[in-house]
Amino acid sequence: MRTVTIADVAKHAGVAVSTVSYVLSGKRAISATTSQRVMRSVRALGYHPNAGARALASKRSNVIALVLPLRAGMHLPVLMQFATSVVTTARQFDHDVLLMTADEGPDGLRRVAASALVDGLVLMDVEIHDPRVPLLRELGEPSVLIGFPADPTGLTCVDLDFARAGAECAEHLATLGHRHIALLGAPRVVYERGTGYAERTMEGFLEAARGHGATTIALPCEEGFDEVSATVTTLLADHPELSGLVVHNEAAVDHVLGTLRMLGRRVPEDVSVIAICPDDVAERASPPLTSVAIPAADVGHQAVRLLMAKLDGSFVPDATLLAPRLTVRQSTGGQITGGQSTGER
Amino acid sequence: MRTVTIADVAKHAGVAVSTVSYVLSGKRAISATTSQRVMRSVRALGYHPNAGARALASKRSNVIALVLPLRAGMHLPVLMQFATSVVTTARQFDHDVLLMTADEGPDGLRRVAASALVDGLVLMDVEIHDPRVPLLRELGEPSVLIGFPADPTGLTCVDLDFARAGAECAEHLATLGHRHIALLGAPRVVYERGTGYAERTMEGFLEAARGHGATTIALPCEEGFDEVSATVTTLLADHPELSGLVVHNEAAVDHVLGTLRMLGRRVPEDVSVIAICPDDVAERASPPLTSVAIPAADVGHQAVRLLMAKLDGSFVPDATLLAPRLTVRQSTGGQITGGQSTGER
DNA sequence: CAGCCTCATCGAAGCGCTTCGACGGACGTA
DNA sequence: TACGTCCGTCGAAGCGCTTCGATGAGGCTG
Repeated sequence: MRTVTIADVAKHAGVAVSTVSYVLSGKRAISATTSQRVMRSVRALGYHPNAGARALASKRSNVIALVLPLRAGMHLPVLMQFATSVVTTARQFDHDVLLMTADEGPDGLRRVAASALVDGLVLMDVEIHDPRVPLLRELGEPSVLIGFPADPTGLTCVDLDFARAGAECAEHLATLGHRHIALLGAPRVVYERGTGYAERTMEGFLEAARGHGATTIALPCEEGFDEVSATVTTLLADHPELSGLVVHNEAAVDHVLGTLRMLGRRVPEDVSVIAICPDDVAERASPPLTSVAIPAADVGHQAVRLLMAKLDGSFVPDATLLAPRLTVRQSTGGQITGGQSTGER
Repeated sequence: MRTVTIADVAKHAGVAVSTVSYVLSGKRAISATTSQRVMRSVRALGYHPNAGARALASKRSNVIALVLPLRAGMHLPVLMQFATSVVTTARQFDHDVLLMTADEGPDGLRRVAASALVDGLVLMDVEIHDPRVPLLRELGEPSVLIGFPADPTGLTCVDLDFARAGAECAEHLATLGHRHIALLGAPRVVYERGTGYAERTMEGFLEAARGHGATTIALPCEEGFDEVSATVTTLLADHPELSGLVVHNEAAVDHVLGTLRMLGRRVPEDVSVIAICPDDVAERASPPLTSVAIPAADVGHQAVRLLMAKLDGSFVPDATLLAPRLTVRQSTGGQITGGQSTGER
């Protein structure tokens, strides 16, 4: 069963090769009758254009690269959600996705760009001082970053507005009357690396809390049960007045709840808890958590949309910040304003 | 900055285009001096072969497809580990990886195969009655499956030996003197779908336990805290003699431990717990869990290795089962043989 | 020293597709 | 009726690479 070429289709339909090409691409007007005849032949023969030949002739591979980081402290499920949404969206634009890990380093990007394997790049989890950023500028390959480097000028970046997310958490708690609130963040390494989103969340949280006159504490938080447990226990012992907790660390969410359960602190009666995590994590927790969603699918979708626009030569904004969405579930409740915290015993 | 072609390299080195090609591919003997001259030019000009042209001329794209399932009950982190190990290994063989989701369906596979976009396929999480399997047979595209369908003849399959994994868990507990042991498995949907590994684990567990004269229970297990908690609580209430628990459900592991803590059952003094999960999950738990590792990286690596062998025309075995590795940590301990369970109160 | 190999290199023919310029016929206009 | 337009289609020239057969220069052999 030799593979079917465009020449086979042309012969079968009784037209020129170029006509078939134009029918398929729509780049020139072809009469309805011819068009139909060609399409019938395409189906009859089960024709699929050869990707290599197409890429060679058109200088477009219809493939985009997705570059994943793979660093410590990354939350794998979220990465995976990003990835699948990128693939799905790319397919809607008739593109495929080449998966790359950042551990090939700059040469990897260079190789892929120079060999014309891909038409553009989506880079995930970009850090404040990301070594890939200068290279990207140098290559001039169309690209979209998920996350924000220190200097995003001339690049196209998308991300959840983490500062706003942190702020909304603080505001939600403040509105419920909580005066003493804390943020449990990502593992320490994430901050040390300068991973923008963790810091921006914290800043947004602190600023908003301050604006509402609440006292605040913000701590990094490791991911093992014992570590989380120790952190939470100490935190509550040192600050008995605490009545609101924001957890921006998906792996730690369940452990925080477990620890509170262990300590006999009821949620939300004694402590209100709000998480910044994917919805499914929040829904599956006990009690279901009030949360700000990490819209992995949206971000992935937007990233691809923007990249496609760039490939079309359209103008796209430098920065796209997705507005956070807070969903109230059963882990946050009111607090007697100005009164003493019921969290004290 | 026009892109550098093989002709540029040839001119720069003062040789024919074909000579450059042969130097790069090693398919014909080229003298050392010429070879060096060419390589110098390649580096000087920063030459990278055009992927499309190469694919067109050689009928090999040097790209393999990785097809992910994306079904309910899948454990995303493990998928991600597979994926990255596939990418890393593929790169070692000078191949790239195209990421596909199964939701494009059979047509997706057909398209990719027919368009010569990829040289071969790695399919993850194959089920007993997987619709992709017959298609694969039809396409005749080189492929490797991760997981085992009902009839694996003529295919190449890799997976952890889950039956053995289940058996080792039972044996470990039996050896420690536990006479009454239970398995908490995957969510119900996973069994209903006929996802081989879940059933094979259970069968291996049951058979080995029986062989050691232990009484057994095996239950599916959902992933939310409340559901896990209810399941475990009921299980222990109904079977107070239970002293050993095998958990084959990564998302539930922490919840099981949390529930035991809540019930006042100490691990391992009152109940021994053994998990089938990635090592990092086991290590981070409290206490660190005795576990059989899910060797995601190994499986991914083997899958690619096998695929590359097939692409080279080498013979490869139909089935490759990876031997499970049990690591004893702090969650399993001895039981007074024949005596009454300390799990009873 | 003719004849034959071998080794290193070259030239040219595709691989299957896109795209550009050309061309013929139908139609409208003068 | 003659001419200019426009529409739909065709043919051919690449795109950058691999690969096959050919070629020429040495080195052996008898």
